[in-house]
Amino acid sequence: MITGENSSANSVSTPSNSAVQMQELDPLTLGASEEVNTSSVCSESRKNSHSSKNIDVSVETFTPEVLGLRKKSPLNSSLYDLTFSEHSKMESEIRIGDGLKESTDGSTRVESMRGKTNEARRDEAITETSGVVTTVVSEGLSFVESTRGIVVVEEVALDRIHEFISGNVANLQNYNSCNNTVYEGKSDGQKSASVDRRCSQTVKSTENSEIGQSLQVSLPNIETFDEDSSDIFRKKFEDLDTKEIAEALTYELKKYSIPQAVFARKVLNRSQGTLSDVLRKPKPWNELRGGREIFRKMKEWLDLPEVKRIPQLRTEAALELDAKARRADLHGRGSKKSRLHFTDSQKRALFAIFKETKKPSKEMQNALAEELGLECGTVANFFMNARRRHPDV
DNA sequence: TGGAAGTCAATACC
DNA sequence: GGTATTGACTTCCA
Repeated sequence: MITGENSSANSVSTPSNSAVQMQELDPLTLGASEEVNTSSVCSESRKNSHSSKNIDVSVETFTPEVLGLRKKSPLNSSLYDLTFSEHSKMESEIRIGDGLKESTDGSTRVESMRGKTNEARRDEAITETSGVVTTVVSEGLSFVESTRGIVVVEEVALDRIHEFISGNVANLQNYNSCNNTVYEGKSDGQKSASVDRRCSQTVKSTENSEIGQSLQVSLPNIETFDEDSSDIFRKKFEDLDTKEIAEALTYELKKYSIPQAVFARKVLNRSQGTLSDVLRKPKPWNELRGGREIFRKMKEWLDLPEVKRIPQLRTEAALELDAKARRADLHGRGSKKSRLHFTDSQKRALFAIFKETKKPSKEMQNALAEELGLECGTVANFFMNARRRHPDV
């Protein structure tokens, strides 16, 4: 069984100054692949990473056989078959991937995360790993997530994946044949974007109730799996934390003095007001329809390495200022559509009615419009807007 | 067709 | 100057 919490440790500095404490260090593996991700969707972990806080991670060395892992791919591939034989409930969670590369001595590294909260595990996984393909198999997480090249799979999720694949087997070409790692050499963001489409990650897991049985899950080959199907797959399991994304983005924009207007226009292709609204009042993912797109874009941007996204946006900001000046100049010559503003008495009357009834009849709206000297459409708009903006009134 | 969701854009506000 | 608010428009869906 995996025991790692009490390991004594050597300390290795990573590019972002994190200290990784290990037993039986494998310098080749560390030197080549242990980059530390300095960004995270979670604002808290983002703050931590930006502050260059050292992170201690217990790492032990195990052979694949000890872990029930059967290496399937070439040495540098992250793809393994997992067989959770008698450890179906997984007392410990195992992180595999390039972090599990075979060492020069033929052993395999596994980081034990037992005893930590799911959030802690996820934050660590996000914060510590970069430039590698990492799979986190963690009991207690209830969804499949792709964050900066990290896939979190739990048995419940595996069941769902299996169920999905069963229903879409026609789309699964080269079912068990592909072994490629698709995002080697890509940026974090690219990895994240493509993580759901990566090819043939094979995971064998034991059902909770049926020890010894294994569930084989193969994700399709990116080369042969058509885009529509991969989209369906991605969207089926997508479950973004809109609040976290909104907080993280607000933090980033402030930190780098990026105006909402610039970000909204250049990255999201939306207006400043729209961005402000969703940042302040992000709706839960499951309540969104088309509004999910904006959060996907935010996350994609957050997933980009800072060196890439910040200078690019600053350049865009300068251009935006020029464009704004030109627009203002044009508007100055044209006419701006002025906006109606309710008087205090109109507002009081409208809200008084709204308090009583959220959906007044057409007749009532007409009467109200006449009484207040407003258009019927204006009154209808008021109630429409009030229902979503003041649901608690 | 009405209502909800998504959004724009004017403008109030800090 | 940047952000928050909000009246109105568009799109989607039942």
